[in-house]
Amino acid sequence: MYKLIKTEGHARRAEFETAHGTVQTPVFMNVGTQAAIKGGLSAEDLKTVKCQVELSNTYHLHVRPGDELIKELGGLHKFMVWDRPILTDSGGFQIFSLASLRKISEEGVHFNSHVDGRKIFMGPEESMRIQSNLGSDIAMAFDECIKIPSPKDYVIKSCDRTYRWLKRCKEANADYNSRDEAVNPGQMLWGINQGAVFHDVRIEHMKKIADLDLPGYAIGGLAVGETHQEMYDTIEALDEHMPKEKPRYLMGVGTPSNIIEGVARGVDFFDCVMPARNGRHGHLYTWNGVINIKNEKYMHDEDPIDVRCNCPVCQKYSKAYIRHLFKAEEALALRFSVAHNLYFYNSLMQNIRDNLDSGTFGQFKKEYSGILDRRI
RNA sequence: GGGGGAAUUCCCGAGUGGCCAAAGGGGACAGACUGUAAAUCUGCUGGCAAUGCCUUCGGUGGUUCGAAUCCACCUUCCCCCA
Repeated sequence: MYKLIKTEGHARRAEFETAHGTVQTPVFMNVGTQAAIKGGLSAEDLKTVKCQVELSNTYHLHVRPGDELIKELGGLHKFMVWDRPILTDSGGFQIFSLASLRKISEEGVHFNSHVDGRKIFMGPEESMRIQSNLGSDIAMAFDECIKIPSPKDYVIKSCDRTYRWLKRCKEANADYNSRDEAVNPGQMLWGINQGAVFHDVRIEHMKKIADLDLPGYAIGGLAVGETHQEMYDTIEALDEHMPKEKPRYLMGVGTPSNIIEGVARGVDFFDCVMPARNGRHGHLYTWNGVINIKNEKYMHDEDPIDVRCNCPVCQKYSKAYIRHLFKAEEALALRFSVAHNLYFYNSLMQNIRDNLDSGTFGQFKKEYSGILDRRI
């Protein structure tokens, strides 16, 4: 399933097979939480911006429109008209992001819906059932994303519980997807490592989940309050304890530099809301750094967002025009900006893969890590 | 021709003697955002050698220790009656 093509230092160039096609890694997954890319992009648009894997969310699709409905309509691929790989996040991140609306117990989590306040219970079995109904190619384990900083005794307690949840996830995932009516019998389950920035907790947790022999492993709970260096150190500490022959996914990360640094430390999969959210907010990525297209200085600028960019937007439209679209609050501003940013991220990954193929990733990292995040 | 009302800092608009460089919107300017409760949120918006000083509430001149606020006249706009 995971086929290593080449390495350079700790960095890995590989490909990974799913029920909906092979993924070239390292890869950035484009986030469409509610089966749509915020800013107005369709799955068809995702192909235009060179997306390989789309990511949707278990909690959000369960709340609206409901996973039973999506199953009835043929599963998430058919529903959103996307025939390539889909990864669904489990709802574990919502334990973190919707902290004020939930209560955790051994059994699972009671949420008050952020939409209408109704009570929603989600534990490992519910998350697996929902993800099976959605029919994604990769289902993520139901974990607790722990906030940083958190007391070490709590982190240990939480990781133990997340481990017990993972065993329940594995059983439920196998059960639901072996049934005749399974939407995607080829669905796999990936485990998630937690432990905040406590290396000993991380390592112990990683060893235990590795023993469950799942087809992929994620590092979760990072980029939630710690420094970049702490994040990098944590990934390095886990390196020798993660299965070498399986994909590694750094969840929710990150900035272009975070990604380059992550690849250098052996990560294969990334995802982040930044290109879409920042795009909606007018912050656009270029090979020189990040610009705020709303700034006055672009009023007369007839150049594209980035002269080096091959995205459809940069082929035709000027910064002056896109700035106007933002100032006039036209929906087109968001569409163009998100499309550009996702194309930028996806071509950043293409560049990374090309440089790994040609053995020049170290050089590439030296040239671009850092500068791509700076504000210009 | 007669009567009534209104003019506020980029715009709208509150403010009827000191707590007013002046509420609240809007706009402008800028910042934040990392498994999306986010087309959201935050800051800022007279000038300066700045715990103070100067200029500013249509114009001019008064009253007062003190005026965006009171008085007189002027200018412009709106409404009603002929």
